[in-house]
This record gives sequence, C-alpha cells and structure tokens, in this order.
Amino acid sequence: MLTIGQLAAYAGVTVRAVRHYHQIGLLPEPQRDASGYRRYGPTAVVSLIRIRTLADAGVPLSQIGQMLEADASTFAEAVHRIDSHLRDEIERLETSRKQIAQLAAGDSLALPPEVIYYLDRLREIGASERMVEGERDGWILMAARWPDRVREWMPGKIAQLDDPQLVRLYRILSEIFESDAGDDPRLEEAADIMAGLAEQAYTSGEIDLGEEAHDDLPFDLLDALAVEADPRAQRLLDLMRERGWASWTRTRPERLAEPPD
Amino acid sequence: MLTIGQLAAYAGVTVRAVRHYHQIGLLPEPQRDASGYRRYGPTAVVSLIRIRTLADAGVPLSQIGQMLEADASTFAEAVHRIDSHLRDEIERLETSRKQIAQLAAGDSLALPPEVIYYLDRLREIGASERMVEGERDGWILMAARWPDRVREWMPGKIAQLDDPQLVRLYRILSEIFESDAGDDPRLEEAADIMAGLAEQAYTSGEIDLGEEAHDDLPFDLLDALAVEADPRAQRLLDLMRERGWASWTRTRPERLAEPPD
DNA sequence: CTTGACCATGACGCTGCGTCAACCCTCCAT
DNA sequence: ATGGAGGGTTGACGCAGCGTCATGGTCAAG
Repeated sequence: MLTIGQLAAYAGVTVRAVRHYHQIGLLPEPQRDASGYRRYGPTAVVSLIRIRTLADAGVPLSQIGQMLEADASTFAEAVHRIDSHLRDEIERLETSRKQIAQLAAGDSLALPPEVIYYLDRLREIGASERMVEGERDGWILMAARWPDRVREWMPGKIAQLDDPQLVRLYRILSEIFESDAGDDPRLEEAADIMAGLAEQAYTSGEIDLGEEAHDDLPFDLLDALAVEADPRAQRLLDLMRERGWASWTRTRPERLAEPPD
Repeated sequence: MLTIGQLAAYAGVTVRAVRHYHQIGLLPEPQRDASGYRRYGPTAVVSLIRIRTLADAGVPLSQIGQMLEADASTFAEAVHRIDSHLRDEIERLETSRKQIAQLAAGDSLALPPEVIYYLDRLREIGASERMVEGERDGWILMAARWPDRVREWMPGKIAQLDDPQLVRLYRILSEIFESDAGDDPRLEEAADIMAGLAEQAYTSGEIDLGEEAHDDLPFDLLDALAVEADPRAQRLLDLMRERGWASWTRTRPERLAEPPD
C-alpha cells in the first residue's frame, strides 16, 4: 500500500495534483491508515496514470471522468471536440505571434504602416514631437473606427504633404504649441491656412469620407483630444467655426449652413 | 465626455474589461459626474485602444503598463520575451494535439501500439475480457515505469503467444476467474504451467529485464493488482511461491533462494 | 409614471494546481 | 529515549482575465 507521495512519484505527478483530483472527485478517496494517511492500492495507480495520460493530451479535467467511462464512439466524439478546441487555441496564439511581430517591426502600436510613414514625413517637414504624437493619437482613434478605410485615405494625406501651405501650417502650429504664450496672433494665420486647405479639399473632392461622415463621434473625439493636449486648440476651433467649418479636424465637405457670428 | 459603455464600444471591449483595467491600475480612473458615473475623455480612448492592441498581441496585462512607457530597446526586449513564451505555449498545445490524435487512433490510453497488439492477440487466443483488462492495467503500470523498455520486451512476449502451453494457461485462468467457485482445483494446473514457463524463460534467458530487476515496486503492484481484481489470485501467488517463484507476474530470473515450506 | 437601458459596487466562478501555514506521524541515528 | 529530518494532514489564498450574478441608483423616452 502506497502513501500519497509514492503514488504521485510513480505516476509522475505532484502530491498536490493528486489531492486536487480527490477534491474534484476525479480520483476516489482511498482508505486511511491508523494515523489518517491515505493508502493507495494498485488500481489507484492505474487510474491516476490514465488520468494523466488524458490530461497531458489536453483534455480538461472536468471531462476526463466521463471519457474514462465512455464507449468507443462517445470517446472518439469527445476526442474530436477537444482536438478542435486545441486547434482554435493554437490558431489564436499564432495570430498573437503575428501581431506581436508587427509591433516589434514598426514601433507602430495600433497603426498600419502607411500611417507610420505619414508620421515620419510629418517629422521631416518640421512638425514638433508633440504635434506628431497628437497626430498619432488622432489616427489611433480613426483606425479604431475604420481600420480598413484609413489605409485608403493615407495616399491622399501623404500627397498633401507636398503642398507648401500645409508645410507652413504644421510649422506654425508646432511653434504656437511649443511656445508659452497664452494667445498667439499666429492662430489667425493658421486658421486662414486651414480654411483655405479645407476649401480646396472640398471643391476638388480630393478626400472622400463617404458614409463615415455621418458618424460624428470620432471627429468630436479628435477635437477634444487636441483641446485636452493643449487648451489653446479651443481657440483654433472657434476660429474655424467663424470661417464656416464645423471643426478643426473635420475637413470633410460639410460646411456649417451659416457661419455663426 | 463618454460613459463607460461608449468608451468600451469604441475600443471594442466589454465594460467589465474596462473596469478590470481600472482595478489593476492599468487605466487610470477618470472623473465622475454628478451621479457617480465615470466620464471619459479622448485620451482615455487612446489609452484603452493601445492597451487592447498589446493585449490582443498576447502581452500579459501585468506587463502592458511598463511596455507603454518603455523606450525602443526595452520594448523590443519585452516583445522578444513574450514571443518566446507564445512559442512555448504553441509547442505545448501541438504536443497535446499529437497525443490526443494517438488516443483517437488506437483506443490505447497510455500504452504503445505494440502492447495494444499484444492485448488483441490475447483476446484471439481465448483470454476473457476481464483477463485482457487486467493485463492492460498491468502493462500500464509497466509502461509508466519503463516507457522505453516496454516496447523492447513486446516482440518476445508476442512470440510467446505461439506456445501452446501459454495459450492453455490463459484459457484456464480465464475460466477460473470467470467462474464463481471459491477454490478451483485448476489453480494447481495453472501454477504448474506458469512455473514451467518461468523455468523455460529463465534457462533460455529469453526475457532480459536487466537492471529493472532491482526495482521491486512495479512487480509488487502487479501482484497486488491481480489480487485486488480477484482475491483468488492470492492463492495462485501462494502456489507459485511453493514452486520457488517470487511471485505470479515476476517471471524474471530471480528464484527465491529456498522455496518456503 | 413606468419601462428599459445603463451605471455603480461587491463578490463568486473558472482552470489546475503552487505555495504557505500550522500541526501531526514515522523512521532513523544517536 | 530522544531529537531531527522528512514524510503526512487540512485549510486557505494566489494566479489571469475577465464573465456573471446580485442589488440598487440613474437617465431618457413614451
């Protein structure tokens, strides 16, 4: 008659595991000797080994009991279920591996490579690091809402970077938000440039937002994001409204009906 | 300002998940409105999306906080660690899949195919189902102790099945243990055959147990297993001892020094 | 005013054990 | 006989990442 330690060693498991199997009723409690020790016979050893064989094959403990009693067809069915489950798990983990490999490649973090490239270009044309981070967060919001459309928009956005007006805009904005001034007169100039660019994009129909235009939430978040990053952005929003545009970031073809006073 | 439900919907997670991230300090608690509701700004949305991006890539929540603050090299290092971990997990699951496929193939359960074949042959030569199950459990015990050696032993065991003496032995044993008689005279005959076979195996050195012979535990378990399956096996053990053999199943070249009286 | 959809906190459940804690039992060497 | 090492016993918390009640307050619409 074996003690729990000897039983566990024979089957190649821990003592704790054996006690756990008792607790969940997978392995019946054996008789105790005079001092209260569990004493195991050879059938317990066989049972334990068979339990471990199934457990090592990925069978959940909760199903092992039934499987050991099942007939051939029930057994085969259960095996199939478990194999399918294992396959799904493996697939999930492999998807994770691909994703983490992408994270390692670019320092992307939730953004497609086109956007990363766009952000790099922004740095090149003189946008401050804070500006670029703000843009990045903005695109994260967009990419979360329209993961597929974002990649379609990027070529147009990247092409815009060749426009000297836009380059000037980003430089002015970078300087304004880098400075400590409470109210910068250059905000007016920035607003003028933005309004011009918006007008241009509107008439040429360059950027087609399509049905996305009906979902205001992402654009509201973009505006709020800018204001949260720097309260002076609120002033810029107001200036844009004065010029008839619904918001700072909303350069879509949807002018306010009448410019508010 | 978003409610928790809106925030969760935007980031594609459950409300419960967001609260969980608060609880573990991964996402800072936002301000509450007059009625105690959490109200989220756009930076919270960005944070949550970045958290989910890492989590979906298989990064444990406990490490996401550090990763979001890490510099490029620290980040890359962490990514490598996590990828290794994912690789190990996938490997484990694939091992499980192979094992479960084997379980499906034969109805083996902890036994190599050679043993399965041997058990089938036992059925063919007329061993009762109970006998075969007993043998199966015995081999499970052997295979647990010497997984590699068992496969080497099987050709010899299978060859033995051609011996008419052994065929006769299994038939007699099957009949005895299938009957209700308390003490069957054929036990003597069985013991005689077994002793003869043991003698034969001993002199011919057919089965070489080698160093395994020094570990008594598995053999003791085999004996006890038989007795537990049917108490009448005890009588057989006694008869074997009378004939100078250490046990029923122990047909190894280790006769007792002197047959006990 | 009611109803249904959301919000809040708190607590248990799941999987398969690992790891104390606090105490008892056995065996072996002195 | 005694002391210490190395077993055994039960009980309880911990882990990862939330799902799922339970119970109760809040908000918006009919």
